[in-house]
Amino acid sequence: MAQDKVTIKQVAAAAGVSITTVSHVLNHVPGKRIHPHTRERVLAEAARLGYTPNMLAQSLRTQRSHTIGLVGDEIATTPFAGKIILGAQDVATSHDSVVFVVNTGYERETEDREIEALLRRQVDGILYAAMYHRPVELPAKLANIPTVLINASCADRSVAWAVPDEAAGGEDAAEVLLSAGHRRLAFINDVDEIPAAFGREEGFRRRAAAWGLAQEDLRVVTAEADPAGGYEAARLLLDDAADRPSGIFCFNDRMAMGVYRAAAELDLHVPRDVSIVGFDNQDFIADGLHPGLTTVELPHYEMGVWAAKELFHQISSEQRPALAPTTSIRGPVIHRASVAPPAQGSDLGGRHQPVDRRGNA
Amino acid sequence: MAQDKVTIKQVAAAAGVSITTVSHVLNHVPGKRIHPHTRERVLAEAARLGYTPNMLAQSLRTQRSHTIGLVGDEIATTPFAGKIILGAQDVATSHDSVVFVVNTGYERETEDREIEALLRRQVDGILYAAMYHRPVELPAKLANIPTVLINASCADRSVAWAVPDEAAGGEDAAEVLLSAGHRRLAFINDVDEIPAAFGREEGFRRRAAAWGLAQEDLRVVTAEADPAGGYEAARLLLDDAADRPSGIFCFNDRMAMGVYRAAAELDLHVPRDVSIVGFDNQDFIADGLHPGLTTVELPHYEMGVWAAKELFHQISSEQRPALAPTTSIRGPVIHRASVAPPAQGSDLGGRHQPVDRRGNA
DNA sequence: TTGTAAGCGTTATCAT
DNA sequence: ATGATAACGCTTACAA
Repeated sequence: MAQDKVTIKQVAAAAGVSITTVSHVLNHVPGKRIHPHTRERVLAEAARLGYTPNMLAQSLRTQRSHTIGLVGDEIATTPFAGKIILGAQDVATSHDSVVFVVNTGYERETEDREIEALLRRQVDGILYAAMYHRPVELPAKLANIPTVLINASCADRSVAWAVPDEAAGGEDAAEVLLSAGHRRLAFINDVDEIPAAFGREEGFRRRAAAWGLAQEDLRVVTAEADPAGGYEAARLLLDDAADRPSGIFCFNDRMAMGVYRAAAELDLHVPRDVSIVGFDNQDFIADGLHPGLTTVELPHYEMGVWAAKELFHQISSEQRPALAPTTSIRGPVIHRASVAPPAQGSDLGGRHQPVDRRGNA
Repeated sequence: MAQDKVTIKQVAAAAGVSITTVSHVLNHVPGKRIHPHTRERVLAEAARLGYTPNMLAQSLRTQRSHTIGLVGDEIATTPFAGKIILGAQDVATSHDSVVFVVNTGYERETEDREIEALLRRQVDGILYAAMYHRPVELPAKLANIPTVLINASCADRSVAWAVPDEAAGGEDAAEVLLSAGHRRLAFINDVDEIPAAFGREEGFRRRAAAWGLAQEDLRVVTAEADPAGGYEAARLLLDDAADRPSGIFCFNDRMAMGVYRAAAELDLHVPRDVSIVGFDNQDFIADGLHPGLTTVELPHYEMGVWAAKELFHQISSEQRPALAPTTSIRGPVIHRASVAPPAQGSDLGGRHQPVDRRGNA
């Protein structure tokens, strides 16, 4: 604990007034009229002594700790945690609050222990973040404190949450490829049965259908969501020149990394011979690949912001609604250099005439 | 603030004893002998009511908040922040503490504001972390509270710090290459004049000299520390087949990414034609590249742990030494598949006979 | 073995 | 316009 030591009492003594008065001037108490002269003196003494209010005492008295907790399952190993934290922190700061962050490592026991630790410290509310989009159960201890979920949904309609708009991402990816002129598409999806996999595929298919693409011209393969998985899937897709998609959408940037490698091995140039769209806009990958990867960004920062705002709203309104708000946020597509119109003639195998629907989406 | 509401007073009432007694049994107060029977009753009532101690009150009374702050300059955009946070949190947990994390974005003003916020909340101590190894000045507000630096050094000898052992990393990288048989080496260094650049080069050169490598067989080039920089430097190094290094050490994994690309363009196979060693062991890059990158890991987690331990030590010893401990931590080398013995005959240009000094380091 | 009461640093009610 | 004083929920001498 800081050796602050200088308390309101000392300021009062130094200024020759009561602590009540000091409190009044320091807090700009509304109804109170205090003499400009004493006000000056108090302010001066407080500054001179380097007075810093003890928020523990304030919190104990006011029943507001100006503190929130952020519990995440995997803050260490995911590049996205930082953005969520930052989003939450930015709004916390604007509410004079600061955030405790705890990691649970997917251990229910650790989670309970850490949440307990936060509750003991009287946090005003809790942000519960998943590092990959998934449905979760609200931990029991969170039933009686304002809570909002980040990157997670919940069957309990009384809890608010923010998730990425996976379907919109899938649509946007399709649009990028389709509007560039591609008519033979492939989607390399994650084998795991998670919302991101369902949503992205659904959106991708929907937009493709809207462009009139036939079923046979949209191949979907699944693989492990890493570079090796992307590589294998891409070999499957690209090996046969006759039946080759000209545009590939990857479940994530890491898989795209593997697709780049497969393309290179087959002497296929990106984007001249294959266009590629990724997902995540993962730092150091999307922008580190060559050529730069066009990808759909995940709105981690924005989810953090939305969730924290909603949390502070709940905190100040002192009551949790029976039906809490929910949002799915669309991430922007980050255009780089992995998409180009299909090579001359490479679309001949397509069953449909290219139709320019640019701007028509 | 949680609607705890159940206080020690209620437990006392329910158990038909005084709050003192409740406090005694709940805290296992040493000298106190309390009747097993009342102890049972208190424990039972506390459990039944779901009593949770209010740590704000405890802290106010005991002058220990069981809370520390972690201030970092860039937690959002670096993949390393998470590991530092995790290391710090792991030891914090073992000391019944939890950590506030704040981001400063390299803004001195934000930094001051956030540190102030932490001090107001009576944190027991502060961890000050830089996201890339560098010397820093201790913020003035930190002068009177236990503080330890992570990934940063400081001219003030009264503050403790932990940094990576850059020179050891450079040595280890050299050792990997040399012991694999390489005798024509290159180091692609960061142009920026930072401790990491100096230290890694120094260590690399030192170990090379120890192996008897001549000056001319160790080329050092500098570039921007990103994939593009690595690519350019590698082209410089690899274009001329006659004067080609067989082993390249890169300042970081991102540069190595560019080196892979350059090699591929020149039809050089890794590791058959060039061996590559990176630095950082950056998630998704070192292990995502193909073949997997052999690299020197940065000890972020360990620095977080060391620093937090030292911090808690200072906190409990209630005094800051005039000369604080300092450590530089050696990161392990992570062996993957980017290093192999040089190709038959590729060492002919070398001025020295290969000497097997394996295990001799 | 158990209870009384003071005090941690504030805010807020009520007097003056 | 300013000041006593009682909480806030807890720990800890000190008493009983």
